[in-house]
Amino acid sequence: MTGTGGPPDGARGAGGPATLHDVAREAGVSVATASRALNGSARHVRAENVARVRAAADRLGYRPHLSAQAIAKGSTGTVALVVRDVADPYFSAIAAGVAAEAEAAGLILTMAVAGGSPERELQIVRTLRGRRPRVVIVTGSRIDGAGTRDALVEELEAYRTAGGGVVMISQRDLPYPTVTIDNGGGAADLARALLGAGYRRFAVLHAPAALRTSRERHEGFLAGLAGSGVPEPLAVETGFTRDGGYAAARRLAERAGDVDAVFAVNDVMAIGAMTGLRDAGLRPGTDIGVAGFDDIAPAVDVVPALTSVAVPLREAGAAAVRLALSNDATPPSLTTTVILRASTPPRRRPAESRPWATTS
Amino acid sequence: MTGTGGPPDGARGAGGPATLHDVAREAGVSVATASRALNGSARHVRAENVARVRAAADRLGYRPHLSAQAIAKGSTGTVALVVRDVADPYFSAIAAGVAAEAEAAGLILTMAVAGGSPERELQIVRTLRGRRPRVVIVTGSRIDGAGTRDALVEELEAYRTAGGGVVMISQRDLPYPTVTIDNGGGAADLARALLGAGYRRFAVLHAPAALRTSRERHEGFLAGLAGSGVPEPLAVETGFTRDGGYAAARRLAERAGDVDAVFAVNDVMAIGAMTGLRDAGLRPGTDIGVAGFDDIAPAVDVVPALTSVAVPLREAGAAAVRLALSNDATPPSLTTTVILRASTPPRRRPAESRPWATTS
DNA sequence: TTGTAGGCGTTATCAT
DNA sequence: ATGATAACGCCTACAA
Repeated sequence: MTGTGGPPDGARGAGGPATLHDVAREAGVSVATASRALNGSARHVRAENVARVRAAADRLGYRPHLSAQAIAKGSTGTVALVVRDVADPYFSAIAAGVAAEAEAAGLILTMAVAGGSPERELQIVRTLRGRRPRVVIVTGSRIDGAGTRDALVEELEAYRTAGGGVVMISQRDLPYPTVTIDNGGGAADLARALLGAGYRRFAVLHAPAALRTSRERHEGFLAGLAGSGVPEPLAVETGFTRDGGYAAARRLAERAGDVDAVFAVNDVMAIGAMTGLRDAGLRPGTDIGVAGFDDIAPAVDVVPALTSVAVPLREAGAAAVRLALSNDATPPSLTTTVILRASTPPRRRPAESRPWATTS
Repeated sequence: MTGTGGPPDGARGAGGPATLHDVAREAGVSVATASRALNGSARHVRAENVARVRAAADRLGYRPHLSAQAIAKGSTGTVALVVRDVADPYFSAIAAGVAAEAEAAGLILTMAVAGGSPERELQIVRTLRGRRPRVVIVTGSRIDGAGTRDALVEELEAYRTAGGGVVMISQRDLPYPTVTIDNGGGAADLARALLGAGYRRFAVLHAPAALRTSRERHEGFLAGLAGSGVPEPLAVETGFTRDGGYAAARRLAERAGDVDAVFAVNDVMAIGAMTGLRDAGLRPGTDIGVAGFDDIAPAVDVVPALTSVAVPLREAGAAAVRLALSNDATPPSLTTTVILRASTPPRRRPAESRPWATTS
């Protein structure tokens, strides 16, 4: 109906949304001027025309077509975030940080949920690439041994060569800038804090070792115990979820006599575990200490309040966006903080009843 | 460097990502054929060529440029979700449902956080429109009296005339299909259940009445009490957050003698309130009943377990996507379920000590 | 300062 | 079944 460069539609009333051409015509200027007036270096357009164009745009309810802009400029102002589960407080806290920082940088957030499946994660990253995002943030526990690793790296590499930023959160093993959380150090600190509080016989509720986050925390906890002469903690493998914690606690309760504190590798598990222990007739904090990791919001409202290792998750999300945007920055490692609460009260026990002490 | 329609870049090694033209050239077919082989009605392209094109695409790591597709097809396969706060379990549960259903429909999720500000919400919807999403879902409490209402409607109307679906979650007052949650009915059911359990003197912890969700639940609760002859509940206005609940509970504790159960209009508040009561020396569930609304995950792990009104939030998110996609469907109203737990144990009190009964 | 025209990657139309 | 080529909406040299 019209030549190249001409207005795509004559009458806007019946057609789609107003285009830049409509605005230009309405304002009596060329498309180029309209474009410059609304977006580009506006310094080079006469003030009167700027006003005219702005008014026209306003009158027509014009919104720039971001896809068109993207295709013309070669880059879309979006940050793509891949998480395991939005409903999990761990990830939603990260997502909140990403959203805030993206917003501050004028970027739009697009989010995809991988649901813990490496295959799904790979597929997501694949299709997400079609969006040509400015930055891609992948979070969630990397799963060792998943056959998708190389394919994922290959895919992410394509982003990078396309000029996009790739950042990982808490996944040290992929060759990209990573916002790192000191899982091992935090867990070690916790272990020492618990030793200091008088606990000696531990159980660790952990997820399968293939889950890197779980493994790091587990190993960090053992490292923190090293040299204390305390007996080897009882390791209970279970799901990385509330129900996993609950089930493991019930199992654990049968040998409750052997342990005086249980460390669950995340708070969701720990909170489930507290309920599990209670359902098994044990009083968390009184009969047995309980500690978690992450310091999610409900930790303070659970009874007894949960001892945990605080992780600045929101900050992690924000840092990831900043890291992706300024590629010179050095990847931050976020420090964790042990927070002792009522679930692990100081434990005094008579010296003579310390069979473990004889080993050292 | 090339004419219109020609390959945009000669050597792909140094240039950007492979384009359809590259694939076509590599496969020795035309762009049109390549396009058809990869996306369009593939029925009309020879099997041999399909294979050839697929192979070429694979070899070159080709991904269709979604923005380009969007601009050519006129529609982007994205669903835009506007929430108040991702980190809030209420919204993250909804987001999870939206994400799952969007995924199932082959759509990409883009999310924006309004942070409880109507102005911000309006601005978000404005810029989001530039993406030309296939469906827009706005959730979060509508705030009565905000001057942005008309502007918001105008903006959303533009989506609709542009062929996009607009769906609200839990905001009955905007002229769009709405996935509705029976706040009033649920609260009334809860009130009756508490009456049945023997509670008589209530306090309601609510947010400012301008927050529609809060008001509906508050009013529903009163409606459920109507005719029971029970004294007018004590209304305590506070923030719609955990800390709001905590603070209100502490304030409330001073007149604890007057109430035997407190209803907080959401679980986050209720959980904060439980801690607040406890810090004030009252034992939730023993000295005073506590009930919330939403039945978020931590409700079962708090002690005593929190009585609440379950809302199918995930389902609400999923339903919103479905509703937007099939414009013939009638907007569902999701039913709520009262779940009595240990925070409101049955309360027996001697008949002679019922001063309130004298009023009926 | 403003306008012209070509290009961005894809799809759709129309011949062939 | 396949191939040219004109949109799609916007940006940006280049010219004027």
